[in-house]
Amino acid sequence: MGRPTMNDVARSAGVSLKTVSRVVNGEATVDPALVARVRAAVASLGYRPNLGATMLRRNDLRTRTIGVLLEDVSNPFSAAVNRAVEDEAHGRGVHVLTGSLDEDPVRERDLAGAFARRHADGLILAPTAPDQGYLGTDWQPGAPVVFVDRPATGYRGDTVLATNRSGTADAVRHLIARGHRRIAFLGDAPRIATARSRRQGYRDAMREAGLPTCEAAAPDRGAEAAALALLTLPARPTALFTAQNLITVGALRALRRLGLQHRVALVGFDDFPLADLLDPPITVVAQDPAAMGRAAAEALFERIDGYDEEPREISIRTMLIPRGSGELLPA
Amino acid sequence: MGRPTMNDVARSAGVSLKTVSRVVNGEATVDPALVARVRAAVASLGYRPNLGATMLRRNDLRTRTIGVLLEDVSNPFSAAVNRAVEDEAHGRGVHVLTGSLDEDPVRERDLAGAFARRHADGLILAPTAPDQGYLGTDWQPGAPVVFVDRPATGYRGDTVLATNRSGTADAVRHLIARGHRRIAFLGDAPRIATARSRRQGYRDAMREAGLPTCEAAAPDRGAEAAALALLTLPARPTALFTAQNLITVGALRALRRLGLQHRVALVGFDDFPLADLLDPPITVVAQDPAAMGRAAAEALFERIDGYDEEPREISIRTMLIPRGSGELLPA
DNA sequence: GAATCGAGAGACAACGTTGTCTTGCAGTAG
DNA sequence: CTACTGCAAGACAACGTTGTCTCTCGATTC
Repeated sequence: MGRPTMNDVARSAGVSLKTVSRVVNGEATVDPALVARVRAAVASLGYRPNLGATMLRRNDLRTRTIGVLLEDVSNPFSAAVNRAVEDEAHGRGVHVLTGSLDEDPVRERDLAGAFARRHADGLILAPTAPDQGYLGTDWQPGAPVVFVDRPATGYRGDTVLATNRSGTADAVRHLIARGHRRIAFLGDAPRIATARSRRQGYRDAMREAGLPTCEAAAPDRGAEAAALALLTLPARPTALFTAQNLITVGALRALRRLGLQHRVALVGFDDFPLADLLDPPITVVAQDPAAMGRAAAEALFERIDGYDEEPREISIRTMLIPRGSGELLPA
Repeated sequence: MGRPTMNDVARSAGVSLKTVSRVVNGEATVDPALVARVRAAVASLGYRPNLGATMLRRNDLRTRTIGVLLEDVSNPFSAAVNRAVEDEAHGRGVHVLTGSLDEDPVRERDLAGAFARRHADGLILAPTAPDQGYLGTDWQPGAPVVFVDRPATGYRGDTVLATNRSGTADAVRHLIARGHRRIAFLGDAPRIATARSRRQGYRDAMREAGLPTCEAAAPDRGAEAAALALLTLPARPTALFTAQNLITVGALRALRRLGLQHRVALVGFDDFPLADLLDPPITVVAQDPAAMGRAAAEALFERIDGYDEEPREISIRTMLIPRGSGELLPA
């Protein structure tokens, strides 16, 4: 036998099915004596309503579940976004299905489809695929999608982005103001939208100052090697801008390896724990992942609650935190 | 109008409801021409099966969803466990509902109940409440629960634990072998089971060597202050064992503040990124959160697949990683 | 050429719940 | 004493799907 049903409860309490339904739903028009009998039967049988059947009957009902698809929930940035979303959801009695995409477009599409089949009321997505057009068929029309960290193409929804371009440009200007002329940029593959924006910011600042650019892309887990290559160029850069936290750490290791950590300036995009305890302490362009998660969740819940205007673009300010490594002067 | 149903598809394709069902479920006994017509209608209407109705009819069906309740999904330890579980689940086509508990027993119970109502096929829980007896009523009998990181009381289930006690004892012996006599222990509140085990390990090693103990509990976010207090005692300890990663970082800051980072030895429980790039590099007892998550997920899926023996206790080995801070000699 | 067979397709009931309609019954007014 | 009101509680249908049974029709067998 499976779980007890309303019918079992009704039989056990000696009332009709419908009366049990009324009691369970807290309707006022039931004799208190019957309410007590039903309550007792519910407790003794361990009855719990079958959510599927309820949903089926009241087909307007929300599942009070949202999906969250991020790059990698074990990465501090994604983890902080995830946590902020969860807190917003929890406050509204909504639960969260999570998934990590690992830059895999297939996984993105699969998971979005799976969440749709589960009738998630909404989706927060950090796009990885080059195009989100698949949402038109795989996602449920009517349920909102909010994009976070990266813009989407091919599907319309609110978007929450950090000020990648201007934040990077400011940081590079900061280096230029300290006299650096050879400033190298080490970023993620240009396939990734944030990597492109940050590179644009770097170019903006360099062009503005009439300086030549020097860019490299760090392959997955190959940041240290890529940084080593840059730092052993004949005309070694005097400053390095690293466009993502794992890359910053890779560059850090490369600088240590070459004993250059006090001679080559370094600014990284995205803060990380203990950056202030390193030697030298690391200057970063800090994002506010918690604010991004919060903003995304708020936008999503507004949409779920019926807000229906044009898609919005929400900018979350980055902040330059000078700690030392970005204030080193050129030799 | 809501979403299209099988009936809509049937009408649109000019076949019976049941034929659509057969096509959707991939049954072989349908005329290829009809299959094509139905497929086309499904595509053009954007039909997706209603999972609730399916579940209702085939009441043996699993939801292919599990719940994961951890301390805080933005903490690196929990995040790594979460990720490992997600990977195991993804490999089996199972989705994951997550929740952070923040040491809040009420939240633990609420979320477990909510996941039960959603018919999660199983639950992975890092217990926070002093007692898990509530699972007897709030969780669904038949669906397995696996405990991770901390043992449960009042409910039976497989448990995945790190070697907290012996790992700590080994680390303290490591300090004793280097001549330390005054070794202080700074841990979480003893309410937390892992804090107790680690403290036990510390006591084991100290008693064994005939040394007096010196213990303190660090309040939430107050690790730095607690460490400062320990380090300004009249008879200052020559070595510090910190029983959790946030506490280790607090102690680190306190040592820096006092300029003692090269004079007082430090070993922390739980590794953290960049520990090797600090000055001195930090010696830690590393846990393997990914292995813990994997083991918990494997145990859970075995149970879901019908394994039904006595609850198991799975130990995941910790490993002492000497990096420098734990090898400093007493003055 | 009639009887048999089998495969494809539809009719119908059922899953557990809730909305709507109906019934039963006590209380009240005429 | 009858007719009406009002309210609690039950009967019944329906939500969208799938399991089971039945029907049709062409092919095979004797």
